[in-house]
Amino acid sequence: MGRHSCCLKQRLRKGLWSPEEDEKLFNYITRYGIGCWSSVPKLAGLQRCGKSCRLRWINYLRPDLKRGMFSQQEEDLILSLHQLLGNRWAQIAAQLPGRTDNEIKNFWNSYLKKKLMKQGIDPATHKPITREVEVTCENISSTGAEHSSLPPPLVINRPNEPAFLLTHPAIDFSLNAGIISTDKQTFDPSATLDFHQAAVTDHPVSYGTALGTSMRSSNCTGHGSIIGAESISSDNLASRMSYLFFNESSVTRDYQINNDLENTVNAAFSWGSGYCNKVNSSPYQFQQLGETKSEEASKPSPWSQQEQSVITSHNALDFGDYHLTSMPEDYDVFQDLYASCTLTSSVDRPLLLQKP
DNA sequence: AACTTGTCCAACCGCCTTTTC
DNA sequence: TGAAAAGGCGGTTGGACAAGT
Repeated sequence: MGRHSCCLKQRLRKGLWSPEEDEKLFNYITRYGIGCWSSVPKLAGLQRCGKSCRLRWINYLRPDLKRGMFSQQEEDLILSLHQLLGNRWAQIAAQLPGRTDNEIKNFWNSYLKKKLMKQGIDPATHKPITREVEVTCENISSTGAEHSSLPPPLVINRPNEPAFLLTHPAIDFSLNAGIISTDKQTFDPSATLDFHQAAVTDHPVSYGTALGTSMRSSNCTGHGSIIGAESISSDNLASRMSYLFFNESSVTRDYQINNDLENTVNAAFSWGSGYCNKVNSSPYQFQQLGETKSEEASKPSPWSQQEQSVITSHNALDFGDYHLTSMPEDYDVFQDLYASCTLTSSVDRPLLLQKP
């Protein structure tokens, strides 16, 4: 379809958003919620196309956005997820609450990619660049160690699925990232995700549990309060404006954002289906009008069930227990990724938002 | 102080998918 | 059922700023 049709109609503003535009859009969305983006500019009094408004909201004005530097845990997680998913920034962002795909993409391009290259790792494949490492499922166990300084890889095969290669041991996901597809051409990461999602429900110690544990164990003053204690790194004028604006608004405006689950009835924010759909793919629970948006939300929180034991046991992941050539049906890739990235302080408790 | 170069990141572009009529 | 509109995504760009000369 190409360019959004609304952009063609009139001469619309482009470029950086002014504080006034930000305020108009923010006021509109907080008052009326997200509906049809194409009608937002007109109704909000903006000379922008709907697409631009959507982007501005998602990438900048959304109240649950985290601001400031990426933590080490987030960095590790991005590396691991990128290894698994490639440049699927939206999917990666779905696993990092408060971060946008654009933000992660920029972070990757400006920092992580270079960091990997400095370490002699091909950012595209997450394999060492120094020597040719075309590892196949057949010869991987015999040749993998010869081609890199890494310890010999561990192969985990599932019937009818491509093999996963785990760099081992003690598997330091924070450096090596955890899982490498050995066959990029046939490996479909989404299949892994589907598999993972099933595991969230079925596996007693799912990725959702592990992550949720870390979220619960963090304090509750995070991005839910919009500002929290996080620093604003951007010098962008609009950034500063928004920062101040949100600060002020949290006190004086006619909406309220609550971090406490118990108080969500009073929250005046509404969230469009698009956003909720996106969030639904992650274990975080958002509700609208008391409506449960995910199955997990209707169940007793898995977070509370395994809490510290999960973190403790999985941080010291011992892959000696894993079979070398087969994986259990409910093996949860994300569980291990998350467990090995100590998330305990980096992820804030999710917002629970309701339409007014 | 002036200029050049490099870096970062917000925003745009264009394609694909999904939804609506 | 198909076309148009809208939403979503990843790649790319350009401007602001910092660092170097």
